[in-house]
Amino acid sequence: MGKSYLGEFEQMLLLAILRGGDDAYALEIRRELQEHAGRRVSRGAFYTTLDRMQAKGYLRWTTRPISNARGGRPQRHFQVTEEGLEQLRRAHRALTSLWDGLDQYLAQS
Amino acid sequence: MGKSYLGEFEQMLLLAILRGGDDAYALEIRRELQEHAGRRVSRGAFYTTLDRMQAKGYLRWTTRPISNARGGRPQRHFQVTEEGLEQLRRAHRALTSLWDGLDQYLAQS
DNA sequence: ACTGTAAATTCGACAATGTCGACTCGTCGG
DNA sequence: CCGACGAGTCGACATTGTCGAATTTACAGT
Repeated sequence: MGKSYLGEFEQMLLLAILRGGDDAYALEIRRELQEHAGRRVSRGAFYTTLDRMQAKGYLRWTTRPISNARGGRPQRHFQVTEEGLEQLRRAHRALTSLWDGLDQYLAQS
Repeated sequence: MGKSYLGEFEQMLLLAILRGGDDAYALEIRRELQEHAGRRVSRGAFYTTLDRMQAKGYLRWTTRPISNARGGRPQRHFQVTEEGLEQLRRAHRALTSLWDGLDQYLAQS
């Protein structure tokens, strides 16, 4: 193991956390993700990946007592670690480098 | 099945084929890939993925008798299909959309 | 306390992707 | 026919991605 790559979903998940900023808690992130990726994200896929990346040290979280919301458990607030950020940059660099010069294929609708 | 998205490696592989243009044959693509992605690509990983994507209709190939090269089998020349291109665009769109506004994290070198 | 209700998360089973490397094949020049 | 060499196969396995019903935690009322 060690330097394996960031999977597609992992990448997006990390990015969604960054976008969430301080409000990056589960449901918010999930919503962000579905919106941008344009696809459904099941609970299982979501939490499983979160745990795996925590284990790899790409993200961490802190629980906060729920403010004044209705019911429910305390929220976990996620943060991308420096290492996670590093991986994200790496993936971005690779993809950017590969796309470079292929704009012609990017065509649109 | 159907609408699963492109994995990280699949994405890069398709991109590498596009970069190869008319010369997109195995070793050339593999080289392109290693260079841009900055990682090793074993034969197995390479061909397995190629086959899987052909099965999904994202790419196709034609064999050409070797020109005047030294030895070896005829070369397979790969092409990304319109459908493969579509997937590529889709992945690109999602990632771009997620990165949008996060340039601050892209830091330097 | 007990209950209803709402949010957050777990769990086990599985499918899809990614990874290896030694071995086999096909073709050519000698 | 033989050796060299690029191309490609194969089986075994690790990692990632997917599901959704069931469970847990916590609050507001009663």
